[in-house]
Amino acid sequence: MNISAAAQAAGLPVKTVRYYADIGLVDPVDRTPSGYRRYDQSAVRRLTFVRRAREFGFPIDACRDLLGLYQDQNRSSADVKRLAAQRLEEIREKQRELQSLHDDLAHLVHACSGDQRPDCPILNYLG
Amino acid sequence: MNISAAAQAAGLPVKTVRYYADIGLVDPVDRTPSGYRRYDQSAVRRLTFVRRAREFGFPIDACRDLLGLYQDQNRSSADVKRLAAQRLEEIREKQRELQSLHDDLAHLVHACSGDQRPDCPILNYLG
DNA sequence: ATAAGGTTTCCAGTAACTGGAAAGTCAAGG
DNA sequence: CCTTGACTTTCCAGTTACTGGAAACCTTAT
Repeated sequence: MNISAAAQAAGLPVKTVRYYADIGLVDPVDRTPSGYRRYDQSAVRRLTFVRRAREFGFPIDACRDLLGLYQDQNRSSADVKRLAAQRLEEIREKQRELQSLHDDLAHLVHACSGDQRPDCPILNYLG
Repeated sequence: MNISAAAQAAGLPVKTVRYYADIGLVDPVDRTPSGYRRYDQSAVRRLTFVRRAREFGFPIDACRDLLGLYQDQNRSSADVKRLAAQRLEEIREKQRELQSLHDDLAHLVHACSGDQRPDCPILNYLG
């Protein structure tokens, strides 16, 4: 599997996949004799995981930690649980915030969708 | 209300609030005679809105558009609805992705929380 | 009046890409 | 076999959205 197939499968730009290889975040499984990076399903799963984590604001180093959970054979259960639980709480907070953003926008759509009256309730609320 | 009170109320760093003023995204209502930026509740609401939108990956220009919905007196209902509905769909997609990320992590927590066996099912899944 | 802390502008640095150039590689058609 | 077009490589520069730090000014509380 060449880089563009892997990138497509993971939903990332080719450039980004190459960048992740450069910084050692998600390495290709190996190289072809001519130097092309080769990826497999496992690498694609890691790339997909990183994409999702990045989209929700986890920095690269946090992604590295999370991937490390999968790959470190010598990890302690306590460490794993603490790190993952902490990230889970962050995700729940993000879900709550995303819901607020959703509600704000839905309110806007509802309140402004009919006419051009200058006394739009949203304008009163926000402006 | 000085900049740090506004920043705190909106959940943003002072630096960022100043940056948003610099690029004309959220202006202070005015300045004190000595040049201090002054903010009010309305500005804080806009800052909060921007913070949430930014946290979920909307670029600055999209935030500008969204704020424009509130402030443009000459907007057309159709434009408002189209733009907001499009963003709403993006938010729903983000919610789905966030749920996937959450489930992945929860799975990890559940599967890896007890022991150090080398045949952790998550390692099989992702490694 | 002076010290502590908040604010200003300006400028440099960072994180995480992103675009583009120059050159090597591969697969298909002639 | 040769070429053409798409894909890949490395390298380096540029971008977005901050973020940190310096130097100087302002405010408030002792």
